[in-house]
Parts: sequence; structure tokens; C-alpha cells
Amino acid sequence: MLATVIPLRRMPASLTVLDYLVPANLEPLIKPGQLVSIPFRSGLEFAIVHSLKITSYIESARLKTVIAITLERPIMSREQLAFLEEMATLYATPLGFLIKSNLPPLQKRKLSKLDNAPTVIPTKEESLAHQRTMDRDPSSARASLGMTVGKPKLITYSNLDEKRRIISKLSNSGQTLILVPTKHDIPSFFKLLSKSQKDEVVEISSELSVKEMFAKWFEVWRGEKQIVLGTRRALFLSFFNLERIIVDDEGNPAHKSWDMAPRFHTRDAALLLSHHTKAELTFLTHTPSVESFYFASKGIYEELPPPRPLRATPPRAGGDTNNSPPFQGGVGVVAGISHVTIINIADERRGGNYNVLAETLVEALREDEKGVAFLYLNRLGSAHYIACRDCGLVAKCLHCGTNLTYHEKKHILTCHHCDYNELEKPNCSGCGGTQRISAGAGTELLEKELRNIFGKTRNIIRVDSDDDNIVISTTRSLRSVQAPEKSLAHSNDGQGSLVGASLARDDSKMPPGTIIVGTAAAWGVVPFEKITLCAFVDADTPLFVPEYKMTEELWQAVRSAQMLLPTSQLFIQTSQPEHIVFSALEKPELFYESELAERKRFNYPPFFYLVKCWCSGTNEGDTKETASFIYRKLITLTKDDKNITISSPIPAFPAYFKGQHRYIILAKISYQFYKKYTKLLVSNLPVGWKVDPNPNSVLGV
DNA sequence: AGCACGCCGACT
DNA sequence: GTCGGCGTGCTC
Repeated sequence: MLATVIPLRRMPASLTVLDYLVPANLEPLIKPGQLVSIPFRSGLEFAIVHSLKITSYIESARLKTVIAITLERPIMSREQLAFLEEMATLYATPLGFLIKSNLPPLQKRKLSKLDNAPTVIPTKEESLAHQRTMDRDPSSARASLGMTVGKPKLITYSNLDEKRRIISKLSNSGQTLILVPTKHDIPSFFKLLSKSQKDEVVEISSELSVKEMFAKWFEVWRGEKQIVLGTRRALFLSFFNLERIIVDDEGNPAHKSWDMAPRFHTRDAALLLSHHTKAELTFLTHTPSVESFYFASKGIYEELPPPRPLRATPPRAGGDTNNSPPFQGGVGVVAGISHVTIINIADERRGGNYNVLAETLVEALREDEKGVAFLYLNRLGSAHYIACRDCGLVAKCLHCGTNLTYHEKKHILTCHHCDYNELEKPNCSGCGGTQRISAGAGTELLEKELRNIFGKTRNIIRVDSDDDNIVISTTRSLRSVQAPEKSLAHSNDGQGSLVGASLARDDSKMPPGTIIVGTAAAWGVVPFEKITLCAFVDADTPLFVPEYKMTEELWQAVRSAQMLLPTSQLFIQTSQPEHIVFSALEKPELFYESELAERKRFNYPPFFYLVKCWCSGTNEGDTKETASFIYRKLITLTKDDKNITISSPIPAFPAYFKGQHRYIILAKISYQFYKKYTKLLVSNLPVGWKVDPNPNSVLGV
């Protein structure tokens, strides 16, 4: 007998699986999903049994022999293995490496203890299936029973009470996987669970120590705990009895893994896992992504109910178009979700106010002298575009109307849709003004302005991100607060991360009259329950950036702020007050209609599936040449194929970063064939190329 | 991919 | 004689 095994190490794509002989004494015991020990090169290596067979394309004299079965009970089900294989191919990650990095550290002494540990069999009606699963057939329960799975469900809620009710109705049979966008969302979701649900929870995040991860991994593997609440890395735990997957806050852009391979969206990975394990899949959100809204409207997802206004404006007597249920006085929820005020910053400029803050906002801050305010500054992608500070006009392409990208080196503005470019002019073509900006105001500038306005009467806290650290600084002291490794493990009290909790609990740091100034990093840390006034200081930046998902990101951010701020005022400073993102707050379907029309026009998701591929190198010419060569190869491979279009290489944004020049090739694939063509692309890229399927950004790398 | 191997040049 | 830098080629 032969075994095809996956060595648990980085291997070239052509060698993800290797064949080994199975000694006679192991033949009755060996099965797929088991952890085995194999001779590899001159040493020993751990491997997972992929499949068993009789013959190999390699002559048996050259085959080595499996040394031992390290753990008799399979470490993963066939379905989990199939899921991992699919993830590895679609996201161009070596399979052995993907498995290894998601298994607990393989230490021999710990492993030998485990094999003797008794299995906890659930007392539920599936115990039979479970027994079968664990002892004979390493399949996940629902799949082994031949169960099928219905359409994914898209469930929207418009306040936390509704969300709590949905969660409390979850069936308690089998294992449940709940995926949240970031580690900061774990405690707030935990708070919504019922008491009995809380007892069944295992929390999974990147903050766990090796030892904690080891313990939790095996709790799930043995089926001791029924609810896994975690970030996307929880997708890779070993479930044998997974019955349902819930993707929480489905529209949140943080669900996308963009900086590390495998670069997947939690939603896409959950779809694959659900497909293999037959677990029911639910997308839970206050604001669906544009993609999910579309798929629900086409009946590909089951939708209940459509997104509703989050009390964007106070209800008017009589003609109230708000169809969300009236406030019912539930625990922890306060009537009348955020009152939104849109401030036209262009009016302020015309009125001679050239400060970062509009007079209306300054007035509101003055009135809120006993509260805690949060001023949010969006700096993301601020250098992408050229806008006029005075009138808000943005340079647009003459052919397609897309915002032009500014290239600093050549002083030109280019359109990445149709290769149009023009010279950057010093004056605004709208008002002749010279205050053309390519970067928004920073937190320091804003802090300075607040000092000028309020002097020492206010306590100002700045929350910035500096690489991976969250830096919290007050006017008196400056200190770097790093989320300590263990903060989450001990914070089942639902207070948020330790950093956020310390901000919230320590009232000496947040006396009445505090103003918190922060960038995107602040969102996980700001104690929103204490905030009495919130403002988007520069809501325009995302509207100007030539990235197709930016409008949706702003929509998500504003709606999230409404959810997080049940009572406070929400101010939005913009030079485009009539923009659909703001006008649609009262009628959300308008946003989706408008955004879908735009996406359709440029063949973006959900009409086409995007795959971003890129290469980098120290020499610009060589890198460009490599990119062109691969482009020509891909074009030859796919010519006359209507289901895929491949763009010619474009420089990434920024084109040169950390000593590397980067070039991007973007493929647009008919959605129904996304797997087939993604595989085709991935298998034709040379070593060193990176792949991001369904990317958040098409220009950045 | 990652690591052993071997070739070669620079040193004790 | 031996250390180490890096180009080559193999892994069942």
C-alpha cells in the first residue's frame, strides 16, 4: 500500500504531495487526515496523510517508508483537508505550509499525552455520527451523513437588540463557528451571547500565546467546546461536527486578509468551508457589502430582511419613511440611533473659514463641554488623488470620469481605466484656487487647531497607528501602548481590548471635556459607549481615491459609526454633501443601486471577480519587462475567451516602495467561473509573484 | 522553498 | 587544514 502525504513544510508547487510506502503493520490503521512521521531528505518530518493508493508514477525502489502514525485519531476531516487544498490552490499558498501554520506546535511530548486523553462525545443526537466520525471515518459529521446545504443566508439587523435576538435563536446542535472582522470585535460579540452560549465559547485570535492556542485547538478538535468565536484564523481549526458558520459584520472591509498570503476574504473562505463541510452559512450584518446585497437580490443568497436606515435622521411625525421597528426599550439599547449632521465644508471655505474644523462642529464641541468627543480622520490613500481644498473639485478623466491618480515623479495625472493622462496644473480648473491638496490633514495638525480653539480647557487624546502599535498620547505625556499578548484571553468581561478598556475605565485619562483625535486605528480602541459626539473630519478622502471599493468603505464606516453610537451626535464634514453615501442613509437601497450601476460600468465585482497579480524587483526596467512578458503569456493563454480579461501591467501605488519597483496585472473573470480561471492564472505565474484574489485595492500592494 | 553539497578563495 | 560564501540541484 502507498500513502500520498503532505509534508508539513514549505514545498514548491509541483511537490505539494509525496508518495511513501506504508509498512504492513500500519496498513490497517492508516487513514487520510492522520498525522504521520516520514523520512525526508536526511531527516524526519511530520506529514498529513492525503490519500491511500496502490501504485505510484515513481518506481517503488525510490520510495521511502512511513515511519509512524504520530496520532491515531485523524488531525483533520477529509472535508477540512479538501477545504485547505482548495484554499492553497486558489490563494497560491504552499499547502504543507498552510496546514503547518494552522496546526498547534507539534511537540512530541504533548502529542503523546493527547493520544491517551479521553474523547468527549457530545450528548446530542448526533453522537452516533460523531462517534463514527472520530473513530472510523475521518469525515465531518454533516458531510458523512450525506447532508446538503442550502443557500447562504444574509441577515440584516438595524440595532443590537435585533442582533441579540438573532443570536439567541441559534440552534445549539453541533459546532458553530462565528467569524468577526478583527480581534476587537470578539468581546462585543461575546456580550451578545446568552449565558449558556457563553459557557461553550472558545475565543480565537492572533493574540493567543502558543500554549493557549495549543489548548484551544485541541478543545475544538476533541469537540469539547461547541462555539468558536474568532477572527479568520479560526477557519482553520479542526472541526469534525461543524453545523453552522456565521460571518459577523459581513460588510466590514477588515474581513479581507490583504497583507499576508493566503490573501482571502473571510466571506469567500467561509463559502468554501461551508461547501465542503455542508455547514449552514449565515452572513450577519447591519450593512451588507455591495456584493452580498447583489447576490441576495439575485436569489443566490437568501435575504431576510433588506438593509434599513439606522435612524440616520430623527423620525418626523407623520411622514416617517423609516421602516425599522420602533424602539422597544431592550437592555443596553437606547432610542434614536445617531443623529447625523452633514456639514458642507465648501460653504465654510467660501465663508472664509480655512480651518480643518467647520464652525458648526466647533460650536457643537463647545456645547459638549462635559462629554467625550471622537474626531475621526481618514488618511487612507490620501496621496492618490488631487482635490481642490476650496471647492472640492477633483481631477477626473475626460473619457470615463474616474478620479485621476497623481504621479509625483512625472507630475502627471493618469487614468488607470483608459490610459488617459494629463499634466498636473497648479490651479484648480473649477475655481482657480491654488490650494490643491494631495494629502489630508494629520492628527497632529488637528490637535494643534483644537489647542488654538480650546486652549487648556480640554483634555486632548491622540490615537495613531505606528506600524503595528497603537500609540495613545495625551497633551501631558506621550507613551506607546502595545496591546499585551494576554489581554484578550482575560477579557471575557466584554470591555474590548486592554488598550480600549484602559482608556474607558481610567476616568483620569478621560475626564469630562475630553476630545479623542484618531485615525482608523482608533476604532478598535475608542470606548464608543462613552462618546457623546463623533465627527468624520474629512469624509471626502475616500470619495476621491480612484479605488472602486472606497465609496463602499465610507458607506460602511458611516453606518458602523451609527451602530456604535446609539445616542451621540454624528457630524460629517464633506465638500460633497449631496453624495449618494450621505443621501442614502435614509434609504439604503439607493446606495446599492447607484454603486451597482457604477460597478457594472467598469466590470467590477459583483459582475466580475477580480484577481490581482504582481511582481517586484530592484531594477525598474527588469521588473516592467518581467511583468510584460507574463502579461503576453497570459493573453496568449486566454485569447478569444470572453470569460476573462487581463489588463496590461500598471505600476502599483506607490510604484516604488522599500527598495522595490512593483507592477500589477489585474484579471477580470466571469463570476461563475472564478475558481477555474483563478487556478489558471495562479498556475501560470512564476515563483516570486504574489496573488490577491478579490482584492480590496486594485492599485495598492 | 529550503537545504545539503561542492567548489573556491581567504585565512590559520 | 578549515572556514564560509554562494551557485546548483534535488526532495517520494
